[in-house]
Amino acid sequence: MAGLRERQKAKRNRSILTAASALFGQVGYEAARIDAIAEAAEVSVGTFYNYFENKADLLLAIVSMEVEEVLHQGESVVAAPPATAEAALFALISTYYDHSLVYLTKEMWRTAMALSIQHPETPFSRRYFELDAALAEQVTALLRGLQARGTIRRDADAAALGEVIFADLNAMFTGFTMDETMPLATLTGRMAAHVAALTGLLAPPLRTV
Amino acid sequence: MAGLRERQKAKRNRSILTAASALFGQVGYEAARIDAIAEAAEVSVGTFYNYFENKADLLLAIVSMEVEEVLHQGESVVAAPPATAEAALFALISTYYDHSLVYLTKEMWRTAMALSIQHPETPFSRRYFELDAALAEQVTALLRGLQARGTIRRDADAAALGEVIFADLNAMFTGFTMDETMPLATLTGRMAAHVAALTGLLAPPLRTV
DNA sequence: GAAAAAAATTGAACGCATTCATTTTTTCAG
DNA sequence: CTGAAAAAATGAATGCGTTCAATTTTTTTC
Repeated sequence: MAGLRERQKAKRNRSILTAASALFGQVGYEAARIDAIAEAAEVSVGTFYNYFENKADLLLAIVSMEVEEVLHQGESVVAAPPATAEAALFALISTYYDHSLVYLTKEMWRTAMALSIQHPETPFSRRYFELDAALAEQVTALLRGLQARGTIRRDADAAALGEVIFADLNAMFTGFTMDETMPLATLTGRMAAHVAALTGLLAPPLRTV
Repeated sequence: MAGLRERQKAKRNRSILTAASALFGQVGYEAARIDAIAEAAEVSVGTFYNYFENKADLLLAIVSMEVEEVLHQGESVVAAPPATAEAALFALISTYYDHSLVYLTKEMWRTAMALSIQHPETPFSRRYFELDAALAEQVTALLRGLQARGTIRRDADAAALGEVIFADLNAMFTGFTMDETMPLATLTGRMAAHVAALTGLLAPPLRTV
């Protein structure tokens, strides 16, 4: 029968998350007041806090959804990467970037990044960096695949380079979220330049190692 | 005569900054209450806000001091870099890392990074990224110097790689500040691994280009 | 050196996230 | 179906950064 209680709880959870998501989109995360979210979701402020630990918890729910989808899409790229190292890295990173504004605004991303850094002992931060690590792992997996097929030099440290590349794409993405006027194309263009610089170094020696 | 007003203002400014710095060190940035800082500095809360725009402004003053000193030390490394690319990069980055906890705690760094990301239109953020850019520029300058002297391949894109390396050392530093138990040696060790991976790619071709 | 003007100080008041004691609703035992 | 127990909902209270109107101190003017 799934109990009245269970059903109501699920409905309210959804209701709050929907209301919050809408408000974040309309007025921004910081400007969205808890009592406004509660009101839109037709619950009291106290009840809101029965469903979510705090305001950040709402954001985490949305970020998780976003990154999980992007990880899923990234898998396809890793499974069948384009011919050149440059194209392969570009494809994977573009996948990340292109998906980034589906559920979140730049301000929401900034807030998520800030919170994850500021309070490392928090479930928010743990989950955020878990997702980050999964993305970095995906970059490393791509590099390994390229090595296996001889597209890049086999003597390169794929794990270290995967981390380096992820740190870089992450930093560029941070820069993107910090400039409300920057279009996605600019981000992609900058990323392409860095990818070119790196893949230029990753070409295998002429006589295969 | 330097006017009574001027002198008092300077004294109070120092007094507040000293009190804040001490409290941040003792109880942490977040736990330090504005009224406690004001009390320790023997001013009212209202007066505090005549001297500093907000709590973050205090942090910015301390961060600026820190980074300016580190930039100064970095100059020496860039002016006379060690013999190998690996040693040179390691020396520069170690300089940054080794100085990092002189004025700031890990928590203060985290807060500074978080604030700089979260509120990009803020003087805090602008100044913080100005300092960041100066550090990245120093890495690029080092790479250029190494290229000029033939230590690393001349066909590498020094500007792009400087940014990549800075993004990476920054990400590793962020990780360091997020783990209260991580000693500096661990950070340095990880950085060494990444530097080795990168300089492995940067060796000039055997017949000079 | 007194009065007017300018600058700085002050603490009470405000906004907003979060907590908590109380009340209401739902479930369960008999 | 009833009453006790468990769970959830509620909104008033709290804590803390920041603002602001009123007061005090310093400087300037004559």
